[in-house]
Amino acid sequence: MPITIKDIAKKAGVSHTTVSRALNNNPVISPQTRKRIQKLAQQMGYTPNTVAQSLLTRRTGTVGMVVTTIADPFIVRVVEGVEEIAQQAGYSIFLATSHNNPAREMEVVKTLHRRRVDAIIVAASRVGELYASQLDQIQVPIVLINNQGEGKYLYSVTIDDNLGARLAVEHLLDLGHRRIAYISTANRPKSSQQRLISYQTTLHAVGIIPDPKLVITPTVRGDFYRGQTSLEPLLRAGATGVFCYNDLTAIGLLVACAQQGVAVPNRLSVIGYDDIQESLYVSPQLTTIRQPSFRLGELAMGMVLDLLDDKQVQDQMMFGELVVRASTAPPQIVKEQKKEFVI
Amino acid sequence: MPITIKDIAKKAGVSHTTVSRALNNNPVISPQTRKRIQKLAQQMGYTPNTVAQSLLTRRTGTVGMVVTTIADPFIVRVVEGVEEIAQQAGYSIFLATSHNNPAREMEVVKTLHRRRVDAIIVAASRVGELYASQLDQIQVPIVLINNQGEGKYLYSVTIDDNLGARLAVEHLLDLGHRRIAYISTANRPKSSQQRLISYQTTLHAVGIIPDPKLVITPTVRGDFYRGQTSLEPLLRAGATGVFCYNDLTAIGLLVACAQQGVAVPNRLSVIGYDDIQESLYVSPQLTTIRQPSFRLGELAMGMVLDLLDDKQVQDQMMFGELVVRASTAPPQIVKEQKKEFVI
DNA sequence: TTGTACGCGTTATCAA
DNA sequence: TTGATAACGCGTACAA
Repeated sequence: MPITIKDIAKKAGVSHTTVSRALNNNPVISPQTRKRIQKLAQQMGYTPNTVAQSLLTRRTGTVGMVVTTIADPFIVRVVEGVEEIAQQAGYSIFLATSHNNPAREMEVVKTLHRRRVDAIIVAASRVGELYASQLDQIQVPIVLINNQGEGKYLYSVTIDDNLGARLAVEHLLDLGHRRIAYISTANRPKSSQQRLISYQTTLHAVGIIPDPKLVITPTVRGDFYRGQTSLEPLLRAGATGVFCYNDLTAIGLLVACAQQGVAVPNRLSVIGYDDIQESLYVSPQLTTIRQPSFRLGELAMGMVLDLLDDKQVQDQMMFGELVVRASTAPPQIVKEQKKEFVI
Repeated sequence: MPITIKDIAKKAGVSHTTVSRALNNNPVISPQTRKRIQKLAQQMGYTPNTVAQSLLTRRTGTVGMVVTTIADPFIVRVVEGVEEIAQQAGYSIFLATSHNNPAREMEVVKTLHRRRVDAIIVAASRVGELYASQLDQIQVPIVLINNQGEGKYLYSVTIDDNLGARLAVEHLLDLGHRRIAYISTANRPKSSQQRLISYQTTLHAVGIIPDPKLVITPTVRGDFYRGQTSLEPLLRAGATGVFCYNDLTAIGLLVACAQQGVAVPNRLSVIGYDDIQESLYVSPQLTTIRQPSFRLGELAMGMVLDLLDDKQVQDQMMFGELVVRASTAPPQIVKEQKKEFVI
């Protein structure tokens, strides 16, 4: 059983109030007794009980972080950003995974509410769309990452999907590609849909009518496997360049290319999304859209701190940027046709 | 301000004690009032305050998980395992990163203690070695992952480094390699040292005297970069096969090989350690030692539950296994020599 | 400068 | 079956 201030008080022959004041550096106390008490507390191995403090102050100094999974390197970076700011500010974070299961996600949010977290940060979730009404009962600020929801206690930090997708497609267009494909995901319907629209709009803008066959919607589970199984339909559709929903998908595709002997970027240009560390691990290294994921986490936690400080906050939008590496190049179809012609 | 049982009591015209009993399904209460109170609580959106409960029961239902970083996929799997069991048992976990900074690590442990977590799980850390004495003051069970420490409140779950390293080296030996290198790390001195010793022992066992030049100790930061910068010294030392401290290191090495045109596995066989997901992303796919990382986390959290249940627990040791993929093959030196001879 | 008394939300004990 | 009261550990208004 841990030491309490009463234990210290008894040993020091003072009231527990005095001990409390001494330990909190309350100015209204004699320097000598303060020293004495502090030393004693140290000796007795006293550690303040934040549980009791919380009950009194109605602040737990904790924040709940809800993610689908930490197997996604993008999310990991976000969590790291959150944790960094939280630790600096003396906050601790509860980490909870929902595995993209809405029921479990709501369960997790309830648990966090029972624990009286000061705020909740939700990354890549459906909470916003589906449960906004129920959430209003939980009068705790909720910061949504990459998910715009509406409601009194809902705030959001977002990275613009439109711009990112446009940059990706424009890059392929600039290289001379015309048969550009998009690999989508059913997992994050919102941002995938957003990127799809931007992809179509960008093509339209240069007079290309998007070919539905060039939009691949894999049905398997897992970003990596969605990429891996997309190679065949891509080739059938005659794509020379492909914009993948995220880097893991692009990497899956690269692996399939290596296994099937499809040359990247010469036969097929591949561009990802996120700029996770792993995009450096593959060969060729991946051209991608860099998302400021760590910063995103920092911003979300910063917003939480502002909210708890009763400051006004505004929903934030951030922007990605193009990172050109080795997986994209001008299409080589002309050359190949020449060769065939010679033969 | 959240609803309390007193609020409910007032509205129901009963004492808060009755409300408490009704909500806890205490048998000594009339079924009707119980129903009535429960319905009322539901309507008013009551959520029990675990903070207050904790103060009384001296149990918070929380566990602190300390890791160096979640950028390491191996650690991520461990965390997932812990979280899975924790969630099932109704426990929440505080996640805290130390970034391999001992001071920060102790700070984090102190914070967790202040929050009165029921137990602490520490992965890949130095806590055990350096601070065992101070830790004794914190009378909270601490489960160490992959780190054997001593002390009254210290327990451990470990994966045997000896066996894993032996399997790796024996695999290369079986393929016919004789110039086998090891890439170590200063980051996890204990297990790296353990694997080094096992590497040497295994070589000795077949009559090979380990060549110090074949032990690479990169000085750069980051597993990936340690691998990437090791290619040159490896080639200088005349290695035909190399055992890497972990998969990230091996992947860094593979990337360097791809960039420098060193054929894997023909010119150089590479074997990693961990079997993280990323070992499937690279080309050639990585031969490695699979560590049961998820299971490791499950076991650690299971041990915590047993400890809190006042059950006897024993330190556990798990074992890895060899996973053969495409990055290892028999050495091709003979062929090359032949070629030179012919020329 | 120090101490007494109260309350934070909940459960447990005892009495009614 | 229900209620009044105390207690968990701490901070604070008020009194001394």
